[in-house]
Amino acid sequence: MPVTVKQIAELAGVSRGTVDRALNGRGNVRPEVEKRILEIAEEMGYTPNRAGKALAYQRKNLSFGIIVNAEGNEFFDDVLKGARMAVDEYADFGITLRVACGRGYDVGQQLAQLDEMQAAGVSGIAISPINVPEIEEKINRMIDAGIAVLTVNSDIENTGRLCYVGCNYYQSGVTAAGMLRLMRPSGVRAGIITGSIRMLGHNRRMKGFSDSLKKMPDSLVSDVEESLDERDVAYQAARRMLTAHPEINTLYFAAAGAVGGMQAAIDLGTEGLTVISCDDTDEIRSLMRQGLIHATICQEPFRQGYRAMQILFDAIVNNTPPAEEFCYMDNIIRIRENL
Amino acid sequence: MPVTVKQIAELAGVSRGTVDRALNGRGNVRPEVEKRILEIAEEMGYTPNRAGKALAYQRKNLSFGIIVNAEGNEFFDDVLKGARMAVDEYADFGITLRVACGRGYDVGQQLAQLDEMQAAGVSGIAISPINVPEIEEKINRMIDAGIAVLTVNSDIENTGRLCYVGCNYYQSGVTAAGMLRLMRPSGVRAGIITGSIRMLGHNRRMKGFSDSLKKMPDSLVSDVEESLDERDVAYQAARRMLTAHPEINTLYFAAAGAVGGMQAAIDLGTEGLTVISCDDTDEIRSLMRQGLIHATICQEPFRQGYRAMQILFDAIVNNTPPAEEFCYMDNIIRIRENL
DNA sequence: CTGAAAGCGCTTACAG
DNA sequence: CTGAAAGCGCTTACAG
Repeated sequence: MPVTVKQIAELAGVSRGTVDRALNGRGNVRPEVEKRILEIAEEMGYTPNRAGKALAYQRKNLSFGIIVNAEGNEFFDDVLKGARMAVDEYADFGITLRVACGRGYDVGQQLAQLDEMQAAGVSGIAISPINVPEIEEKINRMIDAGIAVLTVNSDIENTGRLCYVGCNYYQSGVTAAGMLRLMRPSGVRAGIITGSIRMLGHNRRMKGFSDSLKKMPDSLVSDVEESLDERDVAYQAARRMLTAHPEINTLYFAAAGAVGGMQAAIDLGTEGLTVISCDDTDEIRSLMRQGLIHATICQEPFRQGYRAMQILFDAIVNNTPPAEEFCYMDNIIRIRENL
Repeated sequence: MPVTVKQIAELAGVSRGTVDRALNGRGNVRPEVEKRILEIAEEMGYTPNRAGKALAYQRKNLSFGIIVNAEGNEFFDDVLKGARMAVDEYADFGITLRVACGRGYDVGQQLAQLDEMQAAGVSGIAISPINVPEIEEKINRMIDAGIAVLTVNSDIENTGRLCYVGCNYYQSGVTAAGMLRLMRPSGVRAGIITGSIRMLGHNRRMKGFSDSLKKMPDSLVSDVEESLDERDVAYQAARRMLTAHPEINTLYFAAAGAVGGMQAAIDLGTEGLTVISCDDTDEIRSLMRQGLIHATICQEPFRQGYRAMQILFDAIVNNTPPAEEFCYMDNIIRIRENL
């Protein structure tokens, strides 16, 4: 039989209200009384009943926010779905979710979104931040104001954010190279199409990839180009790279841009070309079914959104901050057969 | 603002008790009153508040059961962990979990475990059933007695079980062959070590594997042996097979038995041998780190247990039977780099 | 067939 | 600094 506030109150000879104040550090309890209550709770192994808590929370009207820099982006749609699913499960606490979608790394826009969230009175925010000092400062000011903030999918330094939830980028690149180790154990001449060299995560992926490639016999990275996550840019970049480097026998798409890049490869001939990409959007799945992309390394976008909200909930409602500063998703290998 | 029983009661001009009876089909409500209540609820988009429900359920002392035929088995330990995690999340409903572990496919033992569960008054059971008529009948009698039953990890036919939760065995075999397609695109001579040819799942895996192999140029299954999930049997089987078939260049472990089987391969020489296994126990991970097993296809054991309890909960507490008869896990590819 | 009341566990506004 | 009481939403034993 689980222990309740009522039982602790009886044992301590005080009212349930006092037990609540002591247990939750709300103050206004005589120190020696507080101490005794905490001891009794500890001894009896008290854990709050979630349902009781939920019902009482109904009147608080809490809300969480999520800010992702990606409008009409299939990947972030999944992150949002995960976040919605989690918050739906907290519906009995009367918690709601505010969503803000940005586009094109517009710092002013993201600052405004943070302001709106604060004005709306959210208790916690998950954000995929643009990595610039203005955002850093803004995040720190919101934390000072008592709002719980964590980063999702991309991280930002010098802030008091609770934790980072997202891809283990370095290991993602290592895993991509691992597939190559099995498929093309030597003589790799890799061309990399990254998103932006200003994106920390993309660089970590490339580092993991090239560190691993160095351990394979006679293998090296021939060239790197940026796609800026734009289809046309990716097309031109891949075309330029494949033309300038006819020795390239392997393409690694370390970010979005696989669709445009693959079109260039198709135009120039894909014979003997091994291709690894990231994520599994519909277009990537289609290229895999055609046998043009051989493997893709995914990062559980749904679970990123889900976990982010779970961590905010634990921090805010259960007063339990995350155990780890980095909450990494699994790097999931998909090939045609397990799409 | 979500709709509550109280609001429906006011609109319908009846008491909350009557609304509860109508909404949950408990009978004792005048048909026209019931109809009106259901209409109002429908129209207002009523969904029961989980916390309210949980608190009221505290007094019911429900319990669920799980029966897995595997004592001291690392794989099933994960299934159990998942089940415990899910039931912990239902603690606020006062629900508890009963666990029964069997060993060695003992039908009498499993029948006794089912009896115990029923005597203990569980509301639902997840079972990894031994596939024999006695168990079929027993399961059907328990369902007749009002207990919700579902199968986990292995299935059984001719029963009224709610659904099956577990590996998509056929696709697991297809995925194993898919890795071969990338690593050794032609000339495969495969030796298969299965668990038991009496296990439906193992056979489905082999079927998926060999169907896929047939589509690869100059590739075929050279031989099949059973391990009966025993290390020594697996060792002898692999040794016999590799000796009799020196042309074998690929080993596929379609069940447990990889550890014993790999020892035979090591003793006879692993040069040029490609090895695919199932699951990722500690011993398999160790063989992968040594580069002896190249890829393993996993089936999310933790999630199997978790989902099984979730489905029981939905069926029993929310009166919502599972949407699908087959709840398949993802087939997760692991290589050394993403262990 | 129906309603009023109590209770599940936690929190809070109010009174003292 | 503390307690008594009400309330969150749902269910049920009891009375009629």
